[in-house]
Amino acid sequence: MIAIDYQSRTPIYVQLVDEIEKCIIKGQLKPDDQMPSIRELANELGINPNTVKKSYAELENKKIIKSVSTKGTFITTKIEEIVQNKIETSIQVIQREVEELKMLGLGFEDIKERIK
Amino acid sequence: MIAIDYQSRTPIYVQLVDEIEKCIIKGQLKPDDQMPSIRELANELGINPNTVKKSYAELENKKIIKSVSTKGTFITTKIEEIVQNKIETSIQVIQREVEELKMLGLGFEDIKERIK
Amino acid sequence: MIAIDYQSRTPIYVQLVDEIEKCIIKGQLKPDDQMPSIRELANELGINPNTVKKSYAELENKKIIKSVSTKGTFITTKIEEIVQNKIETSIQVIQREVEELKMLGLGFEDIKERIK
Amino acid sequence: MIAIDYQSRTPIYVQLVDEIEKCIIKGQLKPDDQMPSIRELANELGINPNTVKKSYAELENKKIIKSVSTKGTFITTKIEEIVQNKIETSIQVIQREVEELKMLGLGFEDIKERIK
DNA sequence: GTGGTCTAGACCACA
DNA sequence: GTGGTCTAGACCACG
Repeated sequence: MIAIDYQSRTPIYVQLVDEIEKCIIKGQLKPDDQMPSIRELANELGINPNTVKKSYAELENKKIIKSVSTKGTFITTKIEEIVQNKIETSIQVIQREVEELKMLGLGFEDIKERIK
Repeated sequence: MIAIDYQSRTPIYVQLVDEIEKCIIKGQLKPDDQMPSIRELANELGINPNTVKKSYAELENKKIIKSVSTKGTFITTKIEEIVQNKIETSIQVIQREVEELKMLGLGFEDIKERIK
Repeated sequence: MIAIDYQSRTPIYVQLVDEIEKCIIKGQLKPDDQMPSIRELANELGINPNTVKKSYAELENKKIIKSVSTKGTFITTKIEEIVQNKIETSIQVIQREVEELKMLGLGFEDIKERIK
Repeated sequence: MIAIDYQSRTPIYVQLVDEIEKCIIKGQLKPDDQMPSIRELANELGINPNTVKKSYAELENKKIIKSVSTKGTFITTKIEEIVQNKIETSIQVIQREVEELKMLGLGFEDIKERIK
């Protein structure tokens, strides 16, 4: 369910944040679900608990999860925002690439075809 | 002609490589043209010659330029090859993003509209 | 295990690359083995970490090792490939020299004898 | 008759020395022949006169040529020594490579075959 | 002047 | 602790 690329230049903790967000988007993690504990997830992925902790902190910052002491960590109900953010950043990325491709002489139709 | 973002997380030498490739794509640098000397470019950009050297080494690895000791550094690659590479990587990026957007329920038409 | 000639005209970092390749050929370093850390090796050899880094970068370019940030550097290549390369370049060198010797009037038997 | 590789790591003036020695060995330049003037040779090869001068100095050091002021530069009668040197260095190179190949498990016969 | 190498030392993010 | 980046400055051979 969660794939980490240890060779990648993007930090593991960022990848983990992204992957967890994806799980929520996909519906594999639903609002009020309990997240796996830091140690548990760290063991499962074979990474350092500190790294998982950092990811959880990041997610809590973004109000995506909420840690309740002695109880655990839970998903909050923010799916729509995540989706919105995701869409916007994706659109931006595509926009930028499309513009660069246009500078290289490719028309919108060319791009469209090569993608399909 | 060459813009470096000194605050960016992507290393200066990588940005420089990208910028030089762009110059070649734009036709501002043509095959057999002499590149600015390491020191010259370093001065111009306000960065260390070693950093420029690293970029040049990277470009030489990619067979885009050729450094000749005591002579200078010269463009070797034909524009077409770089453009091809650039297009392919861009298409890949777009492809990936489009797929993710589709997973979020957006159709191709929605994406198309938001880009235009 | 690793011998550097600090007086030699061939750069230290090139010598280091060669020596490491030799270690792999000899089987002293096997696939998936962890290389000594940059600082460690630099200390051991009494050279600057940057120089070791340059050698590691070169080896990574040749797909012989793989650096993983915060983890370390690891051997990736199979011995056989390196050996093949080594043999081919050696044969080429010998070939060239033999031909030059033949131009000087030496027969293959003469050469053979002087080598033994 | 004289081939210079501008991409090579070995300095041009060394290459030039080697090439001239080869010419003598081949008999294209004979004892007491007059060498081309520095300027002439520099023009012909498209290299800097200083470089040719350095090569000539090197050759004069090795007693292979002799410059006579206002007269020109002449080949001296040392062919045998040049040949001897050449043979010895070539043999040494081959010797070293053969030993390395043996370390890789190749027998003398294997090497012999691959060369023929 | 050019590119090439090397050192010393600093700072960073990551784990 | 690891690798990664960058600077400042030095020296070299070459042309």
